[in-house]
Amino acid sequence: MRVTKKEAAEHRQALVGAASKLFRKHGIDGIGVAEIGREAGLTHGALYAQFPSKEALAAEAMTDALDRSYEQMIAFAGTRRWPIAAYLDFFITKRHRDDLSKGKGCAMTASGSEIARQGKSLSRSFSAGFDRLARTVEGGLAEGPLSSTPRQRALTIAAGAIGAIVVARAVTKADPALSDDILEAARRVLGEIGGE
Amino acid sequence: MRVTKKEAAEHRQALVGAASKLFRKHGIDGIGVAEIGREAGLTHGALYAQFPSKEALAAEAMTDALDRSYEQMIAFAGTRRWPIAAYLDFFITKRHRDDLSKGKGCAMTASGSEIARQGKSLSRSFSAGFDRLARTVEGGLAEGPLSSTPRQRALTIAAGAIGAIVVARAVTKADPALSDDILEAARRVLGEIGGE
DNA sequence: TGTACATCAGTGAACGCGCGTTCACTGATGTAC
DNA sequence: TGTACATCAGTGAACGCGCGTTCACTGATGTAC
Repeated sequence: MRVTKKEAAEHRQALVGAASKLFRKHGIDGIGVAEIGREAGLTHGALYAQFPSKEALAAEAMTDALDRSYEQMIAFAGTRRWPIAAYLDFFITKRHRDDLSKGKGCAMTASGSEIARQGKSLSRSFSAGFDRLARTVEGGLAEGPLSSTPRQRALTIAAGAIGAIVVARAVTKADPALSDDILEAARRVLGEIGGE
Repeated sequence: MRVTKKEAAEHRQALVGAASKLFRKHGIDGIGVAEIGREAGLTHGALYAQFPSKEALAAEAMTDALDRSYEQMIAFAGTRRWPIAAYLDFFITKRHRDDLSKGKGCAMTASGSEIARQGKSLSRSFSAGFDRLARTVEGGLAEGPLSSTPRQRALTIAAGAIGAIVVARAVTKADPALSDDILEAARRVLGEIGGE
């Protein structure tokens, strides 16, 4: 049964939204196309009318998720005086660490080590999101105590913040106190790198 | 056909070694028990004579892989004057980034974002390895330009180094120059944090 | 040292299940006249 | 505006396949005497 173009576009967005949530929650290899279709209120067959493959959907879902997260971060930073402090206060939190089970939060932290084993399209989505984050951080840097270049400091802050969330999530079941310490440490030290 | 205790112990080590390699190469969810048994020269049934579940094998494989990597790092650092520089020179390299496809390198970088979705036993293996790494880094710190505590700096260096490898691997297919820049930046900036 | 037998590591078939993708079909939409 | 029909988003069954785990069985090992 054919649907209107408007409905088809809405269905596409529903699929992207469902994928975006479920990939973050369960990992890309950890969730199937049937479940994604169901979450979007469709069948898995509909997915293949909109996307050539699961990987293509995953790439679009990652781009979409990173766009939304970025807008949220920028909106949050708009209310604050020091951009680097704002970015870190937005990103490095217990809330962000614990959001994984809800399928929310930064898609780079949710799927980081999986992307290396996926195709080029996912690497492209990830790279675009990371590059944008690093440039934004660089634009907000203040003078600091380090002699490395602003770009080097920005790349390290971005990669370090992602690493802190990934590691904090990995240790939290076995050692919650260590997990909290990692977040607190990264928030503080990456802030110092940023000239806070 | 029953085998000698010595053979059984060798088979167990073969399973751990095969799992350690294949989990790093394909991810924990990305490889099956049949393939692990085959790589070890056994059948998948033998695996269940030695381990109660795939997760139990994964936890032991992660502990084993982290023990070996740690020993390698300490041996490498023994040949060098400044411990922090040695740790970073050992860890943050293009070689380490590219070792993933061979099933070598640090298991924390290979499976980072997967561990959050696995059981407590894997979190325990990861936590033990990370805690040991952070303590070793802390023991090698020199005075630096930052006012954060040694433990905070050590936790950030350890999490930042893992994040740098994870992110460098994720972007390398789409943007190899960015991937190289990330490694170079993290090597430099984390060294500065360590008082290099 | 020799014999009898319980132990148990390892085999390989089978379990039920979910995977990503394909495909014949449906039927309302969108278009050409 | 009304009619005829081509288009195509979506359905749901089917494809072959691999998943983790179980289990009856094998047969050499290790042990008790």
